[in-house]
Amino acid sequence: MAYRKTERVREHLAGVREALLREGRQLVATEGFAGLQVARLAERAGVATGTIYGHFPNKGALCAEVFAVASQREVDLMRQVLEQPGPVVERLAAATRTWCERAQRGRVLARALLTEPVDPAVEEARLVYRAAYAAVIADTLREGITTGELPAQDAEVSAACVVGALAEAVLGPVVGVPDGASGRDPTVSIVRFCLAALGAPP
Amino acid sequence: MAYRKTERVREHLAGVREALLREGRQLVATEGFAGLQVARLAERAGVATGTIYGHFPNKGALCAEVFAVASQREVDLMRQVLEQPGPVVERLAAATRTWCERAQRGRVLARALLTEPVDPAVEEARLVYRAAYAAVIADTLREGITTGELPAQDAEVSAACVVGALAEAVLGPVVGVPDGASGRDPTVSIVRFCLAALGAPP
DNA sequence: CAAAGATGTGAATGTGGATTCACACCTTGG
DNA sequence: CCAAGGTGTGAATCCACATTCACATCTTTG
Repeated sequence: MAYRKTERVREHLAGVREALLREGRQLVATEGFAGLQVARLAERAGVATGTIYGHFPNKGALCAEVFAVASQREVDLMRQVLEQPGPVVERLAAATRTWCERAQRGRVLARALLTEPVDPAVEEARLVYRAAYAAVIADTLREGITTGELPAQDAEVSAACVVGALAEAVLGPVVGVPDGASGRDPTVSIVRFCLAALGAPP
Repeated sequence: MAYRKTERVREHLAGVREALLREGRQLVATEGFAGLQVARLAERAGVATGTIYGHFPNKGALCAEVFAVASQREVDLMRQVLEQPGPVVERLAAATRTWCERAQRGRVLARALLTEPVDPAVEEARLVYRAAYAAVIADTLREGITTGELPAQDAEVSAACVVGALAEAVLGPVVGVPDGASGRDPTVSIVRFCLAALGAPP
């Protein structure tokens, strides 16, 4: 046994893997998953196509991991906002507002994470992360219901509805970006919609 | 000029076209768009693959048309429910309830129309039909706002949110089919969510 | 019926990527 | 330095389909 991976090698490997994920995310953020092609990613990361297959068993797994990294970041952010101290209703308002703003800023990424057609492996991961979003919101709803800040309701269903409403409102065909000219900022309407739906006093 | 399409021929052609769309919809309803392959559809409809290209310029167009037929049916149904006489709030409740029930019954079709990854041509059509859904709902909202049955709000945004909430709640990862065991029917919660969101009195 | 034109056929071809793999090049421990 | 194993390379291969096309067949009109 003349060879055994040493720390240095392990680090180098980890570095390449990280570069792949980083460049992958970058690619997805600018062009969506459609832009995440093996050959292209390899070039961007400065390796040969074959190398990628030393780090991921196939493209689906690669995509799923790129997706997971990006999504986890969003879920964490939302949880962070929701765990701030203060009244439940205000926290929910802040969370929905944050979501709208992030989605509007990083439109392509948001679309990629939420609605862009993707390979089945990613679709599976997408369900997981949508559920994670909903779970984080549901936790806060339950808290509000317990303290009486919100009326009794099925927290899971309400949370899912909120996720859906946000996704459709911000990314769907109906509502565009805030329209400076008309002064109408959909964010305000969206936040109001969600709070009313949850039974927050107006 | 020894030949000119006669009525009988035109009818036959139309029949084949119709069969293709019908079988296409059937395929999509049972397996989603993934199941809609040219060779398979040809077999089902009893024609050769080449024949399909006499009716549609390419697969994208075929899919888009299958999609349009199926979607139009749903939009029409929703409009029909919303145009019934009666209080706006009740009509909205009926419409959301109908949607939930239809989606639960025809799960695969609903998923195909709303969220399944699809070819770009269909994606485009999808946006159009989502907008159509929203437009139908928005009309009713405006009516309710005018008559004072609903509080003032941005009808377009609210409608989009409702569409999103319905889609996510019924098809998303969180809420399953009605769970006979626990007796919890998500439909009721979903309808309540939407009505509350729109500001309908509880 | 014959000629002209449509339409139908399905095996062969094309296509856009992912995936492989024979080989070259490193890294390590002796 | 050597042998044993890792790791990197990228052109060649594979694949699942859509798409084409040379030919056969059917329809219509004179």
